[in-house]
Amino acid sequence: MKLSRQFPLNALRVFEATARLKSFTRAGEELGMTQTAVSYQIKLLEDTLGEPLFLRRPRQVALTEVGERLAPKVGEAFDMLAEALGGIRDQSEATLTIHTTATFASHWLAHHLGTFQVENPGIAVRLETSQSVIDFARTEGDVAIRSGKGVWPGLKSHFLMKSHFTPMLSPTLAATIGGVHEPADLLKLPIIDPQDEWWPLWFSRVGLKDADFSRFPATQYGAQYFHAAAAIAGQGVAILRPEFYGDDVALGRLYQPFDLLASDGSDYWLVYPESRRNSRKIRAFREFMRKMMPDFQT
Amino acid sequence: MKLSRQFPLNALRVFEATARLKSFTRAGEELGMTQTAVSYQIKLLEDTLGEPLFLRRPRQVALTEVGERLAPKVGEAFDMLAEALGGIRDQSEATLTIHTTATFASHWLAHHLGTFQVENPGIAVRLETSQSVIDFARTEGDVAIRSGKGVWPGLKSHFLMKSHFTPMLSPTLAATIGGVHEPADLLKLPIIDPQDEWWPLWFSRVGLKDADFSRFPATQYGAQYFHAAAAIAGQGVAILRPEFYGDDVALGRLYQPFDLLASDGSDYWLVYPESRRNSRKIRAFREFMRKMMPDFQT
DNA sequence: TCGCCGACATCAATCTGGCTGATGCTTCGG
DNA sequence: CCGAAGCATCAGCCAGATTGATGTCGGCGA
Repeated sequence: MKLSRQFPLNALRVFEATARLKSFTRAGEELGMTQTAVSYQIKLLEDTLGEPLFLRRPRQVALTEVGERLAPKVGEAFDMLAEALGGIRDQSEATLTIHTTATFASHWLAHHLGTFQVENPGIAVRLETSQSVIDFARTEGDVAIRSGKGVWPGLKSHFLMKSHFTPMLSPTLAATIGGVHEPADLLKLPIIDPQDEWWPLWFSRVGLKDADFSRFPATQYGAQYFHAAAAIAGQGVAILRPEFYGDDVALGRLYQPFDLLASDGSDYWLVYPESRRNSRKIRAFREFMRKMMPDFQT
Repeated sequence: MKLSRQFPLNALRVFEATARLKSFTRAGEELGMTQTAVSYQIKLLEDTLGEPLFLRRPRQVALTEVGERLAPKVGEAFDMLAEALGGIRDQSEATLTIHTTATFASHWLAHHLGTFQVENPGIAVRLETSQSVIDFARTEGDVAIRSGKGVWPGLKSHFLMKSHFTPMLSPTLAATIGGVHEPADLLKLPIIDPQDEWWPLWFSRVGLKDADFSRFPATQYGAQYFHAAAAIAGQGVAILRPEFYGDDVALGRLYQPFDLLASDGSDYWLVYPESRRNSRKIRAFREFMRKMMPDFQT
């Protein structure tokens, strides 16, 4: 006997309950179905096995010898399944895997994740950083924090905060040209990652629509995280999200010459698969972010 | 997680195969269903658990951590179920329980059952004798041999042999009245169980329709088996099935004065629940009886 | 002894979960 | 750049599962 597709597995569950309760009627109650349905399933199972499992006695049913032998093993197997499935829930709730950018991880999560952990001692957090947006269908992960437009098919997204940017450089570098007084002054200095599309966006906001970046040597740092490091090191001017570098500005390691911020329309979002919105750990993280982000949107 | 009625058990079986084969398509082949159906069942299970179980990678799927933990336990549980269900077949085929009358058991089965056992060494036989016709729905038993008209609802019946009867007595008793020469002579002797309805049936066959049995003391032996014993002991005349007492006649313990046999229309039948006609042990016994009984009818 | 009650079987009708076939999407290999 | 492999999606269909009503049987109490 192998459990081929046509074997009535559901009938086994009904049998288990019935054997335990010694009653079709009560088994039906426990399973939330009618006595008729129980009778049908038991008969189906008996026909499949070719052996009667119950003796229909007045007032109650009794197991046949065959049924008597079968019942404990079936019960044990179902216990095992129930335990395995229950364990899934426990264990899977125990670890929250967050995918995000290195920048967001180091500048925001690093400072606030401790609060989440204190509030949710049962949940371990695993951070995964990557450049590209992950596909939940092919990479393990529970939630992601990404910049974008907030629309991803199949994913639920919550607005976290605007994504602004503005040029930053080290105070030392600014001093080499007698200080930065107007936007055009920046063009006297090396531009870090001049191919970054944020540059024309920002310069057009300050009225310099046709600034030419082609004369700068191309650089490709990849993550913004490295732009910042280069700027702090005095390598040139980087265009950065000021929200993330307040500390460096306060410490005098970076200097933000202009208050004006530009945006490319990509904001920060918390995203996760629509289908998993009710997972406990995801709910916990969502509520945490709601508290931490003043502009959080459902 | 308890295995409530709405939990998709079938999806677990699909999951087990898929986890083993690492492929929706091949799992579908093994289970005899389409890849579409596998996809549906896996998604159903994932939605129920609220956890992805597979990572959809190009060329093949891979288990998530959750799936990786779940798979072996589910596999083990299904192995246990398969073993239990397989064992049922083995064990239930190993014992054949026959319900019959004491008379048939002692006079026919006792002499022939050995042949069946030799031909079917794997099948143990258990005999149960009782006066009334058993109800397979409330008493354990595989087959029954009973006299009757051959029509029982829900039961398959095979004709075995006619049920005749004729008076018998001990030779010694016959000698006390100078021998039994004509049917009326019997009425000079004590009649065993005069209330047995076979008596008027037999006497009317020999032309004595109005024989009066009321003057005999009533006796109630129950089984025919005891009538015979009483007759052999010389207690009186019994009306018996000659098929069963050939040995006693040959040994001179019983004497059958007349060849004429009567019948009440009740014949011997082999019966068993229609639904179990394909059970191996029942098939084996049916074929055995077919060989042994010249008039066996399907 | 009669009649009611509890429990399972049966029946007819309904409904829905699961399956299929077609199609689309993505990736890999040539 | 195209074809093959593999999974997802969609719409439609059907058999099996479920239900409510009813039938049957045996036990129990008055």
